Amino acid sequence: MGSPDSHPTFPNMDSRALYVVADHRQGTAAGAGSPQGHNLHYMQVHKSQPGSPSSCSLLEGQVEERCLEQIQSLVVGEVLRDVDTACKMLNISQEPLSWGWLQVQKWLLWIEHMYHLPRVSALFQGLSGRDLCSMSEAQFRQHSAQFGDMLYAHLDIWRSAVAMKAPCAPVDDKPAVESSSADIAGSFPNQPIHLWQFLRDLLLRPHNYSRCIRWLNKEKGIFKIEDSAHVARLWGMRKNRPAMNYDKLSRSIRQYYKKGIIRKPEVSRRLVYQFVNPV
DNA sequence: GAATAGGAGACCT
DNA sequence: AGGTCTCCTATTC
Repeated sequence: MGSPDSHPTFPNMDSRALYVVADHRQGTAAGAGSPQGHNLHYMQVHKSQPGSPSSCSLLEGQVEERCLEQIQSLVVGEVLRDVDTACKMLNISQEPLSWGWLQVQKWLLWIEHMYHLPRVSALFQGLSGRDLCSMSEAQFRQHSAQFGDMLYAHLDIWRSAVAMKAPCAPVDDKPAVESSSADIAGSFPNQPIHLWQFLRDLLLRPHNYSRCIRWLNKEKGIFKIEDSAHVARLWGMRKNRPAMNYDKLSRSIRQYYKKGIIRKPEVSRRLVYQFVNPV
């Protein structure tokens, strides 16, 4: 610790700029008015060049450098958490180079869902992860003039975060408080996941999913599905069932009534369910 | 009209 | 065999 060299860097990125993908998943009121309907934002944090005219004192430069490194660490942690979540939900590997065309399509569908994009996955059909990784930003734009640059940046950040994770010590040094099933699912990427686990994983990540499913009373395990179609689509993506809908998903939930895993709360309300054994 | 409830058969691991 | 998925009818909100 302490040595500036020990801080992570973005190997795949332009050394002068740290691109931060900041989505406004909470509080989208402002973004709702954007003509494209997406709310992905890029922010460039420029490091001042050594000896550049704008550089002030050495101390100021060091403080700025340290600030940037701290921001970078925070961003990497955040990106890694998002990568982890996406991989669990989609049942794909973290390494885009290993993706087949199906995994690429899943990833693109994911980005569509997360950022409310129109269908972009159809524009990248038949491409493997390796194809995607070898494409330039211009090539991304050839596939999608509107969102190519965003997708390129997204993949770049994803790969950079994953690349930095590999040689370093585990990022997640927190005790596993609320991630038992999520970690189990993530540790065995090809292991089938139960619907109740999937729902709980979504509920445990309110930052990402509170708009489609959220706790009404976490202690009692009562939750509400806010966007039934969205939750069903996510479940369908996870299980490779493109025809999944809320009708079928809810039927599967109802199978849990007999098994004592999920039930309707005492006061039954539409789209509200309760885990029999709360987290 | 959408959600709820549950039967029944198919499918997959 | 267990855990859905799919399709279905009937009922409730």
